[in-house]
Amino acid sequence: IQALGQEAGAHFQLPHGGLTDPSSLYSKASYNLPSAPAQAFFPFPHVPGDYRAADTQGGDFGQPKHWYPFAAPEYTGQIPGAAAAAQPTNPSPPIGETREQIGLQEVKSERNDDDEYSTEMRALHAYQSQQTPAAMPHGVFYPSPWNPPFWPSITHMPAAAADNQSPSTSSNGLPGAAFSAAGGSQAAAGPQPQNPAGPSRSSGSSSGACSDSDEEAITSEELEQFAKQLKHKRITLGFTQADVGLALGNLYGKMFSQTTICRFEALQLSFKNMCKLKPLLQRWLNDAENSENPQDMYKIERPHPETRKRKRRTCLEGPVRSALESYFFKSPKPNTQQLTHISGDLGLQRDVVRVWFCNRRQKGKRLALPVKEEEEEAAALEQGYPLYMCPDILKHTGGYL
DNA sequence: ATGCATGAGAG
DNA sequence: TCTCATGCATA
Repeated sequence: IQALGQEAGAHFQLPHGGLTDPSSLYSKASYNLPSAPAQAFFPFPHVPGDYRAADTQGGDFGQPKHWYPFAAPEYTGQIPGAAAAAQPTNPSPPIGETREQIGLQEVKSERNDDDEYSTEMRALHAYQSQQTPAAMPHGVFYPSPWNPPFWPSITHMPAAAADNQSPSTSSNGLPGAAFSAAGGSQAAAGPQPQNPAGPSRSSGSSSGACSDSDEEAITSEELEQFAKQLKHKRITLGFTQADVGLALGNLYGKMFSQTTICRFEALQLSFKNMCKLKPLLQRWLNDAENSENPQDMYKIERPHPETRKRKRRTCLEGPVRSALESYFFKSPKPNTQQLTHISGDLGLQRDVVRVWFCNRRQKGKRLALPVKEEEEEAAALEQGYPLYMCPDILKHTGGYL
């Protein structure tokens, strides 16, 4: 890591070469978009040429399935907790996510019924919506792929230091806090003044604090470092991603799914979101490490899965996805008319197409892009697409990775 | 790990 | 309607 020191403003953020853990290393591609505000992201009007052949298959489309509104009989909600509850001992270190998987499996008997089931625990979230503890750098780059160049730069050594840092108050009165002691970085649950002002700072200074305790702005390197650290320690302690999500709920009142924890570790959340979650996870990590009884960390108390219907997930087939990608590169933000056209062309429901585009756009804003994506971007670049559509790395390396 | 979906906010 | 945070369901 240190290797990357060169931050310098740079225009140089390389893919970190030296990370120890290959697994989590995707070459993180950050897009670069000069400070453009989010929306500006894909300004381009459709590029005429189509992006790599894809169009071809205009014809085939898989059949989208329509979902039936009928509610499905319930379905045993998966109870993540249960799985975890099983037995926590952390003795077994490297057990990846196994435990949870085991636990969850049978639960779903899904498919047969046609309809949906699904839980709805949104209520949970509701309340928390905005108490974000962390303040993130003011809007600024948050929009898209944050390109490092704009980030506050890294000057301070993140990672390592981070871990045990300030144990401030840990014990909040959180429910279930089995061990409140150790405290972690405080910020966690407490709402914090966060996000001060507006988009002011973009330039280098570090004003924006992402919060964790100190107000220094968090850099992408720090986040990456922390994410790796979290994953490593989490595994060492014997926790699954689901456990962590549950623990956050039990200990600090805000629960998260395995998905979110996974994305955090994989840097697949937006920069802003990463900043927001970091304090909480940091705190959990501290607590977990200092707890003599890590198992207590996750006593599952899961809100019951209230059944609720959810549209059945549409499964888009390869050719259809390709076609969508193709359309996406031509026009990332299709207007109503285009949307209708696309859906008609591919035989998909308009809403499915709309959601697909929303998700695709969102995907492009993640902190780290999966390799596959990069390749696509690279391809796009070769096709003459605007640079801002491509990961930074490409720019720095001229496209050669 | 990731694709498709939901819902709160903001325009 | 879009963005964004988030998660169910599944590969």
